Amino acid sequence: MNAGADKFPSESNLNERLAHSGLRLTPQRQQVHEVLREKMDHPTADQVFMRAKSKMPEISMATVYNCLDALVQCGMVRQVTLDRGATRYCPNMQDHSHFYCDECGSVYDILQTITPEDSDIKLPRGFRLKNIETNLHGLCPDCASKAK
Amino acid sequence: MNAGADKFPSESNLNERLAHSGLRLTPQRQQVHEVLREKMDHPTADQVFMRAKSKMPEISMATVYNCLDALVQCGMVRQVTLDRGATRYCPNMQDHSHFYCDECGSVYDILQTITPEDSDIKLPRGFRLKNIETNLHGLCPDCASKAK
DNA sequence: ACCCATATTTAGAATAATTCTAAATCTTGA
DNA sequence: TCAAGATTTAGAATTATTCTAAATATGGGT
Ligand SMILES: [Mn+2]
Ligand SMILES: [Mn+2]
Ligand SMILES: [Zn+2]
Ligand SMILES: [Zn+2]
Repeated sequence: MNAGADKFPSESNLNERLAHSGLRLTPQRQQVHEVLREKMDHPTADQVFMRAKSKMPEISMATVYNCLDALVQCGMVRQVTLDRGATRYCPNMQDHSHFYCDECGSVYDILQTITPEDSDIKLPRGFRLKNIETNLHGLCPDCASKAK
Repeated sequence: MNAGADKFPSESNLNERLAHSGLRLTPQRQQVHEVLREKMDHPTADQVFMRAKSKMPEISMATVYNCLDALVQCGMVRQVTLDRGATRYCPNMQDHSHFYCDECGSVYDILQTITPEDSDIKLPRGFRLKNIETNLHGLCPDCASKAK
């Protein structure tokens, strides 16, 4: 029983996490999660839709949005908003920050980040801090060399 | 000559900065800048449009976007993208970060931030870092007390 | 002051991104 | 087996942003 489970080491985890947020594990949520993990980049909802559709042709755009929201809500995916234009989704739940190239719009994971602790940020009374998002802006290697 | 210049201490600066980026000072750019500074909040382009329109009824939405882009480009306004939905604009050019309430969507300036220096972030070869954007996520005092 | 080249503004259309709606389908637990 | 509730679906609707092409404004050189 449970054959192939080790092919997708994160799947049991996915179920647990969804359940923890009162959400069910569905084939669509699994699929969306899977296409995100297959290619660890930062696709838009539309790109996720196209990838998921190629494996599950009946899936709809609304469902992709629903699934992405569910996965974000239960902490399996991060939502990344770096500019005007479509929101991106990041399946890497390690602590990391994002480098955004203001020139070409590409996004890179940077495996360093600032945690609520080592930032000595003091918030006014009453605020409850959940997490810190750090976005690095600048030029990617390609654009930097072209800019010269 | 130059009567009233001290009423708008930032205006000469605005002209200089626009010029520095090869942009002209126009009544519309002045107006957009002014409505942003009058109320130091984080309005969407649409809200800026409505405020500017009340003082300059002929201004168009396309112009508001153009002006906001010009002001961002020359460093007089910051673009703030915190979630899906409309981009916000911040006229406070002091170093600061943004607190975003994930519950109600309100935005607060937090007068502390992480600079490229005091972050010991090391980027892979070739990246050129321009600035670090820090977004604090959590609950605002109102929502935190309701959540209890 | 007049002219030109260029920058900017404008309304509206077009596109892109996201949300909503209501009906169909699935799941779970009595 | 049944009912309640969750989820998915297609498509319409809404919202946000960008594009287009024509009109207007501006600044520099005469
Ligand atoms: Mn990432
Ligand atoms: Mn601000
Ligand atoms: Zn680049
Ligand atoms: Zn709130």
